[in-house]
Amino acid sequence: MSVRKKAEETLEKPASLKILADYLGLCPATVSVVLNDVPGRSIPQKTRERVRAAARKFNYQPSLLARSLRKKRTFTIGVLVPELSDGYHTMVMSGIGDHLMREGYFYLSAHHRHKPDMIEEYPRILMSRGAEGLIAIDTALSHPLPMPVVAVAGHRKIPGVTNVVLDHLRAAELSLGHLYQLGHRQIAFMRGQPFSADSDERWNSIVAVARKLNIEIKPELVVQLERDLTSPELGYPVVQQLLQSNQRFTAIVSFNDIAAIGAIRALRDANLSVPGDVSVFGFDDINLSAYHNPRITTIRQPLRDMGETAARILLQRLQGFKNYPQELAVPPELIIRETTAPPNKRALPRRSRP
Amino acid sequence: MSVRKKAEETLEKPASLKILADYLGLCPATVSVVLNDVPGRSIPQKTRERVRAAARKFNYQPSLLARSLRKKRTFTIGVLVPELSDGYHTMVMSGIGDHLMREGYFYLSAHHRHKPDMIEEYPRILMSRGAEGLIAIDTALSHPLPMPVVAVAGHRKIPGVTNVVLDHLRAAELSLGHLYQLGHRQIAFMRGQPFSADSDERWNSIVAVARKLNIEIKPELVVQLERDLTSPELGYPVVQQLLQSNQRFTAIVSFNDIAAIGAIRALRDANLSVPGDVSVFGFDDINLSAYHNPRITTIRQPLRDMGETAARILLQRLQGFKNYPQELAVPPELIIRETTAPPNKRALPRRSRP
DNA sequence: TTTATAAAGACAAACGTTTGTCTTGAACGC
DNA sequence: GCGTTCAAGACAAACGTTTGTCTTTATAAA
Repeated sequence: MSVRKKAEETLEKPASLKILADYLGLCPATVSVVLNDVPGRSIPQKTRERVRAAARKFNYQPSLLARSLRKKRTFTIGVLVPELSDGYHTMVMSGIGDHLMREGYFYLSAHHRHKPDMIEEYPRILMSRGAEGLIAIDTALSHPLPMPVVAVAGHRKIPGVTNVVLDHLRAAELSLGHLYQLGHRQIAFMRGQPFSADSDERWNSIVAVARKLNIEIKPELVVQLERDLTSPELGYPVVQQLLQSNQRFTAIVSFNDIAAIGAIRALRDANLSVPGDVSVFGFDDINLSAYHNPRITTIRQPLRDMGETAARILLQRLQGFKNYPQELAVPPELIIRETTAPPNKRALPRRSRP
Repeated sequence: MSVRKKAEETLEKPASLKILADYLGLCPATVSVVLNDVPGRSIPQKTRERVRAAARKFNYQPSLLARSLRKKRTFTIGVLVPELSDGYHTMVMSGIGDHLMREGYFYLSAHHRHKPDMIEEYPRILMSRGAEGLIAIDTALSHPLPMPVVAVAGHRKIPGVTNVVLDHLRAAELSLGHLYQLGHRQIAFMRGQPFSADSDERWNSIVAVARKLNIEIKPELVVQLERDLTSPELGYPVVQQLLQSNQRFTAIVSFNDIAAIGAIRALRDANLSVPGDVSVFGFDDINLSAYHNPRITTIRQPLRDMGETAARILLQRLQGFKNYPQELAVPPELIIRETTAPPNKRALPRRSRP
């Protein structure tokens, strides 16, 4: 019965302020004043009670649309993301969502699949739908926007855009340092797709750290990811190609964990063992990395934190905080697991086992 | 320079209809009429051009807030989801997003982490924010709502709620049929968490099909998932527990692929081989299942399709289509990979290998 | 020259709020 | 008895659109 009752209650469309006012014999403004506890208005306690009781009775829900129009605040922000069905993005979104909802904000999200015209168009639409600010995840913005913007994993310096990024230099130090310590010198690298915002930054950091460690980066040991995939298939063909070129290498630094899984599969299909013959180093530390077989050595990005941070900064900016940073770097973490080991001395391109 | 130009253009806040009208020496209504191509209004072509030119010049973007208020249409729907950082949910959302955006709708999403008060509260809030309808993914709604609702993986029959579900009976036929054909008779089962909407339905289907096939379901071979996790850790402890109970079984039917990965890890840690000693059957066919080592045999849910279907039905209902189905079942697909094989004849609880 | 017709666009109301100002009584001080 | 003050709430404007109706002016028909 209680459920049934509730059902009925909830079924009626919310009443407007005007309906309430008519019922109470008051004017809408007064009702609004009471319900919002506007200070500096003298309304007797008795009337206040009456109004509140009526609001409950009619299941009054203010129209946030109308309120937004009037107050010019929507408490809504836009979230722009390349792809919804992707672990990286959604982990960041999860952090964003947590913080926003905690603060009473909601968000409209849109995905663009890296199509430039969508990246151009969506911010406008989101704004016309009332977004007060924008969080862009892994999205290559090209110019300033007439609202506060925080970019997660964005690297271009754009006026009005705060970049929340991983400290890629530190990440490269951790990954290359680890491989170097194990004894690896012949290292193959995977460069991220051109449309992925982190690609260049991550590559530049690797180059810089490699130089510092005196690790040579051989162009023939560098493969470039091209496809727009979020499955391990991403890393498979490029490693196959690497193997076919018959180059010598003892380790691969993958662009991310997903691609690392594909890489491992390609090595395995070529009868090479990981990490016996080739070490594989991932990036991101997605949920599954710890459960892959073998467990993947990787760099952990605090994705959820990055999302929360992005949301926090955006909200601060909305509250008028002017002195916001242009860039905020969060520290990566080295997670050593089972895909890295000292190099096999007779390391070789292929057919290491019969 | 072109970029710079664009930047400046885009930087100004959009002008209102009134500003435009003043500039043109017209009244706002007329401008609106032109910009919306309202039929049955006589405005000379010359004026129309003038108006459109001005709109471009001022980068006019109508306020959808104001428009929504006036037209009582927001073209926004709400999406309710337990968790953003989860492959299942986001794959469905991806399908939803695709369809909605194709049709010019946007969506507000909210996640509730299975907290009943949030599940109760968010639909209201979303509605007061203008959502015209709701899509609830894997969310246990308890009563009708004053707007059209489509539930993905919802099973309670609630007036006004359309359920988009997998055909679980068919799924059970595929999975148990496959194991049966391979020769398995001693099968362990994992039941989903009580808060997961599919759990009961899936279990009931398994029970029904097992009876039909004459497979005995031994209570001591049934373990229950409890934790609210989206990592393989979900399946690890329950399988450990199963192993410790020293029961005999040759296969495990996992609640999903994620838990299957944890299960495989637990078996491996107990020195059992998959599928040599124990076959493992997953569910969902997430991206990684094909790349796990060994590749996981599973049931594919067409998640993206389910999302698209949900969105399509909701939009139809918003357009006034009354004769909508109360339930719509989509067919699963059997994906045979490497984690299932004929049972090891000396099958046993543990220590099958020294 | 009048009258009917149509073109071009102005006007006003409405959507549901919020907020600054104004009105009405009543109570109070003197 | 009269002005002053205050409580209680009404009023109106505004947010930026849309849409039905009304007005003005020009044109064509009679």
